[in-house]
Amino acid sequence: MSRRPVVGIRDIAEAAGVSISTVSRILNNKTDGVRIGDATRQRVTEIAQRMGYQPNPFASALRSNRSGIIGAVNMNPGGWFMGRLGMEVQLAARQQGIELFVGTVRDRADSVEDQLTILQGQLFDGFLLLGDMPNYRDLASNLKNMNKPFVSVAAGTDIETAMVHTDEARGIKMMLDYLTSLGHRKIAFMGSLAWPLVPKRLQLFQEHLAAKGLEAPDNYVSAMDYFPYQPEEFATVERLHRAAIQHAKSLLQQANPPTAIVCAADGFALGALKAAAQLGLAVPQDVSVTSFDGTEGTFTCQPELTTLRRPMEKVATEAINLLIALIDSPDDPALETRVLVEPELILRDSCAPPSAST
Amino acid sequence: MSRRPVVGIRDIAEAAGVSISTVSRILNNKTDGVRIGDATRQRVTEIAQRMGYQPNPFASALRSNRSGIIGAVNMNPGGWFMGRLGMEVQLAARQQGIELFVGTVRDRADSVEDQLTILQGQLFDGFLLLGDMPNYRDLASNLKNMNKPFVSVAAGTDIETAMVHTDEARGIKMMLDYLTSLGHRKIAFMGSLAWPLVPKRLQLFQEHLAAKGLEAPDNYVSAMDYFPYQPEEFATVERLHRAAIQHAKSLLQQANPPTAIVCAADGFALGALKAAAQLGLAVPQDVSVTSFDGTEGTFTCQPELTTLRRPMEKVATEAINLLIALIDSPDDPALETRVLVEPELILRDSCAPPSAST
DNA sequence: TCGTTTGCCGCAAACGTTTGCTCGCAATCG
DNA sequence: CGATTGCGAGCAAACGTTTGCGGCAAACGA
Repeated sequence: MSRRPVVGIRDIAEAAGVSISTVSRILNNKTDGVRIGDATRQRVTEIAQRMGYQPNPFASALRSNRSGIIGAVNMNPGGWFMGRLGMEVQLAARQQGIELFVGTVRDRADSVEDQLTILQGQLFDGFLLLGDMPNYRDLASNLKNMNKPFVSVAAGTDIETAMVHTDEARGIKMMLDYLTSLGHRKIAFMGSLAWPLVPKRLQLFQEHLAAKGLEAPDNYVSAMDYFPYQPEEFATVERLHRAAIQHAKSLLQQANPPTAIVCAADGFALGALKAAAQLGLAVPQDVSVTSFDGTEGTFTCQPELTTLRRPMEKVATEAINLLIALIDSPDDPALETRVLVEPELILRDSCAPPSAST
Repeated sequence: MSRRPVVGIRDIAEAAGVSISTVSRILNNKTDGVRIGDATRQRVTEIAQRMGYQPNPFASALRSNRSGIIGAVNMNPGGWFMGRLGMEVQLAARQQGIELFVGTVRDRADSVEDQLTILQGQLFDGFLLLGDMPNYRDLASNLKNMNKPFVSVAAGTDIETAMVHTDEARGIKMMLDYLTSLGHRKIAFMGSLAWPLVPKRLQLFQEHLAAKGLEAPDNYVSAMDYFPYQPEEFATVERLHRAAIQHAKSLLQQANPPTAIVCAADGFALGALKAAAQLGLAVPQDVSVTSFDGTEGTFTCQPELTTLRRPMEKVATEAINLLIALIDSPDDPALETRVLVEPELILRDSCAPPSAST
């Protein structure tokens, strides 16, 4: 590798015949009370440009205590939803002129690895925590010990930090309104309770069902305990898929099976689809299926899934905006630090009225 | 946010009754010729631990010109394969005691955004470039102007930088061996040529077919021009999926249709599957389908796909190891800077011997 | 003509580390 | 008994910026 000599601010100053302070002020246009002539300004910018000057980020960060970049920790970047969300926050950050870098954290808050992540966090002006984990609260409190602001994204609402999340209560109401309007009254729920968001979704499901005078008996609630974030098996969707197929089958093979299955995430719904096919049941004629999240997996399948989509773009921009506000004025009491975005119900081909025979 | 006072190396030195140089040497155990007594060493480490000392990364990076973290640029973090690869490199890095952060780059090498990314790159000791893009060469040459080593990952072999990639020639041979051993002789190829890796795959496909005395006539090669990395529509798998369905249909609706379709990526294969279903053709009885990459989408579908998997874990660790070696000794002529990993052919349910009627 | 303002800019002190060199002391050697 | 060696540690100069403060002309007001 041929290293070309790196040009510093000193070189620019020399070439322009001014002091380095002047160069710094012009390039950052920090003219607080100090006045710089237009001619000088022009000359310096032009020279800096021509010589390809790039400020040393370490030096400027050291001095100003601002790195200008923010970090994100993604609990499951290989997952469909979280992977996409990670990308969206990046694009959103860039639209604000900020660069964002994403790291990963695993399910062991006390491990050396996590300590490392947290330590390196010092590099950033602020943090995004993407997704939820069982030990989320430990992690969050660790982060509080750093002097950096952070916001929790898509990690549920029962968390005391700054956060942005989807309004799931509202979403579930939309979904159940839709299913009941089709005529469904025997509606099952399927998902892994070990998956952080699922218990909350189940609870909301049951509450809204009750509000309609319906209920889901125990045999309509299929709660796996599969959890994809095991340290030794990180986000292996395959095992989840196999498990989902089994659970959907036992749901459908009952004496009095449900006419609709609400799946707690897209991955479960794909399992339900396959289970139905293996049992010779047609979706949506024999059973309707819906899912949460609305990732790409929901339209590459057959039939395409009706789903409650979490708008990742919206979540992402809200999160970035909140974090930036927090960085700029950490103690502003007027700042709304808890934001909810609306989900959208996408109607596709996996739902129909229940067949007359059931 | 309550900011707790941050403890510096100076505080440790004071508390231990030694100089800051001694503290620094002990904590980094850089004892190059300088000797430190065991008692002092113990005392200092213990105090640093107890006071929760965390070195200021900017200061140490500024001084030592090493940040201890490496960066990665992912061309398409929302995609199935690339998303997973991004996660794997992170885990691999962590296993080496290095923290890695991932950024995203878009398809416009001259844009302000990219300049930013590159600029911020100064923060890192080295770089991973994940994936391919049409203007890859521009980007890579930009990076060469920085004084940081980098390695290209999964970006093809026709690139002159350090790189790790899959041995696709070998993989395609395995796949065609398999299909012909089932009895297929009318084998089609489907994929978007705008997708960077695809032209190479098509070429290898044709070469290996020719080596078997077979050939794929033009009407067996369905080359879309869909490219998912448009600036305004980043990695929208949906449009690709719709296009793939159409192309697969026209492939299958010919007078003399192929008995097997080799799809240039998992996403195309999912389209082919749906096209077959819509035409009333059974997979694999009426037509066999294979794909490249072996991401999670290949087993959540029906039937599950036979695929040529790129082992992301292997690619990731190889890439990290190479990059670390490059950082440690940039000019070591003995270093093998081009590594190929073996793909694996995963046999599932989407292939069968051609039916007698065809 | 003499203050006083205004326009422009430079001096030099940080920021928190790392590291080449120097330095003192006790034990060992010749 | 002086000289060397081994051991343990501190001094102070970087690293490349940012920024508070002060200074020197020229223009301006009285």
